[in-house]
Formats: sequence, structure tokens, C-alpha cells
Amino acid sequence: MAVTSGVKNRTRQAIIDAAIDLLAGNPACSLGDIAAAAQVGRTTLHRYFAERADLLAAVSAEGGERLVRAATLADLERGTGAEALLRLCREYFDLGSLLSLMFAGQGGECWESQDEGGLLRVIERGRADGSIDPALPPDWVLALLWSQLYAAWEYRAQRQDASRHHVLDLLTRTLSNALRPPSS
Amino acid sequence: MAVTSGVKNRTRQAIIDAAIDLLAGNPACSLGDIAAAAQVGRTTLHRYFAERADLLAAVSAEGGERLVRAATLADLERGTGAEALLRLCREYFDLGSLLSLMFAGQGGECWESQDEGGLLRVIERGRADGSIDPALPPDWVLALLWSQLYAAWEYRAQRQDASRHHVLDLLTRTLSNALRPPSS
DNA sequence: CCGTCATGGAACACGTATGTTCCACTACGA
DNA sequence: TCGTAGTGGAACATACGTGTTCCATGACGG
Repeated sequence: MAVTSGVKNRTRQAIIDAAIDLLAGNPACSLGDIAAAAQVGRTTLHRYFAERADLLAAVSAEGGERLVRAATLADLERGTGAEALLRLCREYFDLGSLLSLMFAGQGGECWESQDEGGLLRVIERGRADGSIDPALPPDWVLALLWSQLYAAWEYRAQRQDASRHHVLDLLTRTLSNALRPPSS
Repeated sequence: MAVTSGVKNRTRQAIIDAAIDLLAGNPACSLGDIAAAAQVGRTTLHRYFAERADLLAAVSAEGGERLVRAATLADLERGTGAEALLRLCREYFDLGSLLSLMFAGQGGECWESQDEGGLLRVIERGRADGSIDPALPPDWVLALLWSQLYAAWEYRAQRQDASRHHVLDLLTRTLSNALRPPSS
């Protein structure tokens, strides 16, 4: 498969990036808005993605790739379950507006199904090695992870004075506390 | 000001209730859908709320009232700051789909501004009495409260087997752990 | 210099949500 | 029995998003 002319790839990527940013803020935003944000004509957008559903599918695929990439960077096999989860949290935090987009997708549709199994395994490991409270069901831990991640992202968006490092520190502290077993 | 005939009040309330339920699931849902859910004609809906914005304003007002009512029931002046916050959490949890609606409203627009001050005072009290980690900024505590509340609501919606009591127990446990100061 | 490639704009048809008007039906009290 | 309040349905005009077609422009390599 030939690499369809570097120009087309860049245009396509610009559209997808713009779509992620705008859809995160308003899942019902118009294609015209997305095209404008990507600095291309609406005609061009339709040339790459015939229907809205096609664009959404491409955004979904891009999101899935970024999630997998983040999970790889987090090196989930290393350390205790809780440590791995917190590392993953830091990687996910850098996904930016993609977080809002997935949260708007109501908890899980396509992307999560990919590595959700992997995450649940990490959580189980944490419950076994004593770094995560076994009284917490794995999917509740997952819900907790996503909700605090989203809260941290929104917190950072509202208070520009808060540095990335500071917010990440708050997130790490509260999440690890929430998951810690009572005996520890 | 006369009480405009009990019938009109009941119709109006039915429309607002239906609007809260549907808008929580889809903020862009049509007025026709809301009218159908309220079991009234679209004409009637327009008779009570001339424009969509009018209905949204009424929903906003209703949400604000319910929040205030919940805060009153929580008796925020009693006990430590953390205890009061957890009581409030339980009251808020029963607001149901209103939680999703306010979360869709992106963290805070009108309703929160009402009692946000009161909540921040409770959080400050908790920081002072040692029941809340003083290292956590009050508005981060607030963000944490809302995000875990939303997570709990979604968790309950997805897993019908989880009883209200069980979910509320998980929420209380993780939230109080997240807020607990390290020394304790 | 010419051809193609990628693009952007204009215009159109179509569907849907919205807001309005008009008329008919039902319940209820005087 | 009559008049009124509350309602619902049908129809209409309007606005907006969508998907398509057609044509013009600028860039780039032969």
C-alpha cells in the first residue's frame, strides 16, 4: 500500500486532531466547525470522510491508538499494581482533550474494550499484591481512575495557574489514597 | 401571586422532570422527544416554554432548588468537615440523572455558583479540623467530590446488580480515603 | 509551459428541529 | 346548557446541518 502523498496524510491528520479537540467540548458540533478549526474547507473534509460517521470512526481509531501507545509507555508489567496504575494515569493525563471525548462517550464504547482487559489484569495484580484494597471491585477501580483523570483535566483547564506537575501530583495523591488498603 | 391552577403546575413539572431525564442522557435531544416523554403535545410544551432556552432555564432553576434541598438535608454544620461532605455526597447521590446533567454542563455554570460558597466553607472546616488533607486545594476537593459522584452514578447505571447501598458504600470508602490526611 | 493534484468556494437538495398559527376536543363550573 | 381553561393535532415557515456537484485557483513536477 503506497503512502498516499505526504500532503494528504497531513491534511487528514489535521482534520482528525481538530475533530478530537472540538468533539471533546461539544460532541454535537458541526462538520463546518471542525473543518474551520482544521483550517480546511468543508469540501475537503468531505473528500477525506464522506460521512460524519466516517470521521467519527477515524477519531475513534486514532483515540484507540493513542491509548495503546500510552499503555505501552506506562510499562504496566513493572512494580506493584497500584504503581503501574499510577504510571498509566500520568501517561493518560497527557492525552489531553481526548480524555473529555472518551468521557463524553459515556464510559466505554470501542477503544476501552481493546485494553480494558489489560487494565483489569493490572488491577487484579494490585489486589493480589496488597497495593489495592481488595474490597474495591475492579470495575469500580476503573471507574475511579477515569473519573479522577477527567476531574484533573477539567481542573487544569479551569485554573491555568495550576502547573501540569501540580495537578498530576494532586491526582496521584488522591487516587493512590483512594485505592490503598485500610491496613497499610 | 396566585397559584396558577394546580393542573398547569403539574403539567409544567412533568415537562421539567422529563427534560431532566432526557437531557441527562443526551443534551442535544429534541423538544419533541421531551414532550413525548412528558406525555404532552409539543404544542403544550411551547405554551409553557416559548423557546428552548426558556425550558433550559427552568431545568436549571429546578436543579438548583434540588441541590439546595439536598444540602439542607445533609445538615452541613454537624460533625467534621469530612463527615458533612460525605453526608452531602449521599444526598446528592439520590439526585439521580440530575448528576449526569450537571456533569454534562461541564463542571459548573449557574447552580453550583449558588452553594459552591457553602461547600467551600465546609471543605475549609474539614481542612481546619484535620478531617481533610490540607495539602488538597478546596476546589480540587470539590472536583473530586463531583467526579466520584458521577462515577458512582454511572457505575450503578451500568451494573444493575449493584445495590444502591453497595455503590454508596464504595463511594464513601474511596472518597473518604482520598481526602484523609496522611498522618491519620 | 502544461498537466495533475489537492484544495476551496458556491450552489443545490434534503432532512430535521424549531417556533408559530389555527382549529377541534374534553373537562369542569356557573 | 353555556362558556372557559387546558390541551392536542395539523400545517406552515424558517433555520441549520448534511451530503453532493460543479468549477476555479494555486502548487508542483515533467
